[in-house]
Amino acid sequence: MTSPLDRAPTMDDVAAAAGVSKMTVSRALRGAVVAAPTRARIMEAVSRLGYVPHAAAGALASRRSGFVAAIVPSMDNSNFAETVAGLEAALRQAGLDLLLGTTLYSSAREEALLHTLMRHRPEGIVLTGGAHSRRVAALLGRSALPVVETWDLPASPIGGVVGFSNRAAGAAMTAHLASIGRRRIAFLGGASRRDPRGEERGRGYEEALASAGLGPPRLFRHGQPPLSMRHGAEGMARLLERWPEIDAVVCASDLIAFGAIGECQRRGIAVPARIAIGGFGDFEVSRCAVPAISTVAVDARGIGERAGAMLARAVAARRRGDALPPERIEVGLRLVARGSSLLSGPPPDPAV
Amino acid sequence: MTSPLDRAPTMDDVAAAAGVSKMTVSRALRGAVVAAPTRARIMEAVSRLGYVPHAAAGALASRRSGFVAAIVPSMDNSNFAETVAGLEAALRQAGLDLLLGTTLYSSAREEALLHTLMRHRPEGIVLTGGAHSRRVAALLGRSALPVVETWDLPASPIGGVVGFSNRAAGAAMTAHLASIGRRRIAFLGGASRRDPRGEERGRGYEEALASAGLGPPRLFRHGQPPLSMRHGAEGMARLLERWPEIDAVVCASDLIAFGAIGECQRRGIAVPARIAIGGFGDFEVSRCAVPAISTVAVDARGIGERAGAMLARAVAARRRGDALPPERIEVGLRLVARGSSLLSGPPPDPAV
DNA sequence: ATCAAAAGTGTTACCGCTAACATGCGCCGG
DNA sequence: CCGGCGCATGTTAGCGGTAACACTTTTGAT
Repeated sequence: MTSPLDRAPTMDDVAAAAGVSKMTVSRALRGAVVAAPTRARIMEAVSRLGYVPHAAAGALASRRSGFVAAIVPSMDNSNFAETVAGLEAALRQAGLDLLLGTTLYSSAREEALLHTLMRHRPEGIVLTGGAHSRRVAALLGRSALPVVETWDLPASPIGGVVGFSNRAAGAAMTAHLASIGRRRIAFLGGASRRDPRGEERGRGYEEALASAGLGPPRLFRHGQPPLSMRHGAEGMARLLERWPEIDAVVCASDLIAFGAIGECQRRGIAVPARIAIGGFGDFEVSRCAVPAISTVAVDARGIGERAGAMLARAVAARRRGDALPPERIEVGLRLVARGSSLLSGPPPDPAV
Repeated sequence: MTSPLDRAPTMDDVAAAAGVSKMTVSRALRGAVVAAPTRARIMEAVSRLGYVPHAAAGALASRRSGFVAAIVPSMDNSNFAETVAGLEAALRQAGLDLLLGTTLYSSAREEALLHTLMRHRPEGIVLTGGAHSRRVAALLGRSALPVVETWDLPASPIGGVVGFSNRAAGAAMTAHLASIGRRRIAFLGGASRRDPRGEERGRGYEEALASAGLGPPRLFRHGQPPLSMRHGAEGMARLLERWPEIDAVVCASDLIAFGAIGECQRRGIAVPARIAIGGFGDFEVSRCAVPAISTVAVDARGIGERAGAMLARAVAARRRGDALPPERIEVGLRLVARGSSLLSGPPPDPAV
């Protein structure tokens, strides 16, 4: 019977309780070769004492923090929240802990955050997007850490990539709206340069418009990221003032599309009869809204899972001493046509 | 000119470069008394070498990890995402790092997660809700760590509390619907015992119904948490089969309410004329939907900020050696009546 | 039976930083 | 001109683990 300690038990306490050396305890807990009876004695002592390994001590001695840092723009946006959930699941499976930070779409914050996170000596880093400040790129280059960029296909990636072409996404929705006969198609996105992915979708819109021969773009920017439904409603109001003739709108995200549709409904503008609307991201609200919102679907959770798995592989390789060649996964986009861009289908909904 | 190192610079490297001892560097970086010229030399060396302190080594030596662990059910739900954002902001200001984990509403996962997080020796813990398994409570009690429970008002809290009465929230919405003349009010929530806060809101509904003398409850449970819009649509469909006579529905969350309204719209049931609907949480979708959704608003971000500040105070006290008496903050609830429970206001929207 | 290889465990020396105490120095009043 | 005080900095000894190697006992092939 051991007397209770006034401090948290250490590995030495466990070793003493099990009648072995500290090193054997260490091996047993990390799954190295230890004779079965010895291991059993150790495990019994661990649970009897309530021993919890001290991660910082282990990290210091082994030079392996077991951390992976992830930097996302925001968690309020359900898209990134799903990516983080996927990441967390994939990393947990690989025995890595997730250290999370949000930039709120500010690259100054991204840089400060990276510094803070680096103090914990992460073994890998997940970034959102492919555009980073020079200093961030330099810091990452110097650190020689495995990096995975997500939600984009950077022209010259730092390391691995799990993403898609935001330009293609914007173009796909534009082409879809053209294919159902719309000719005066507008784009509604954010006002700021802080969201490069939204900007790219706008560029895809312009390209698709040009290649369909649909005249000069009607591109309207409103609101600072994180863009939400409110910006969609406000932006739609302004858009209608400026170009009352429009018959379709490509929105930078489903949230914007939802707000835009709401504004149309308040003004008595029929969607999709008079104006068809499409979004991006396949948020749940798009499936459940009336009318349901057409979107370009992207597997947000899958991006997180794949990025996590990719980074886990790179971390494992680095621990072995070899460096994996950077992988690049392009995840698919899927155009999902729903009520907001389709006249057919279920009968029109009665007034609410 | 120092030659570049093949490893990350340590405090010793900085000390050598600045011509002082390691200890002086340590003091300078942590803001202790150091002569101004000495400090300047050190800072110059730090930035020239690109030195980043090693958090694990510091934690080991000082016995202060600088971590606070937070456990939330899910991040996909924008409510908790906002709480986490507030928490992150408050903790960052206090120089504490956030270590985040999600339980997915499973108490087995909560326990496993807590063990994983404990390896990092957090200096404080934020929990969501007030119901925890016996083992979780025991583990926390043994650790003697500052704890803050959020989103609830536990009868016998473990430590600090920043929350509100979910029962009162459910009752408030029920009373509101009764006050606009509804007499056959149903409740739509989740099927599982895994979401104690949702359950509590249902209990508040039952109590308010009884005290208004509105007959036996019509309480319908559908779906496993995390509950989302889809569950609202499906649940509403079943609810209408079972009790076609209802004239109002209290939903366990705004997401459910949104799904339920969509289902009504698809069936040609006028909201609020024939059925009034109310939710909980004041999600952004509620403000932007048509009709806008009545809700019981709670300041999710504020809960995070206050919990973070409260925990930061407790951690600071613990570092000084004294233990603060547990604080308890009850955050306000605000009933926001919108279109989904009001016939007056803007003219009815035309069919979409 | 014999020896090499393998299996199991112990010993030693750190990982990078900070608490606690020690030291040296300038400044003050008596 | 000295003792003592306070400030600025240095020294020592860990914090709680793990890598690397040493050592002893099996084990298996010859």
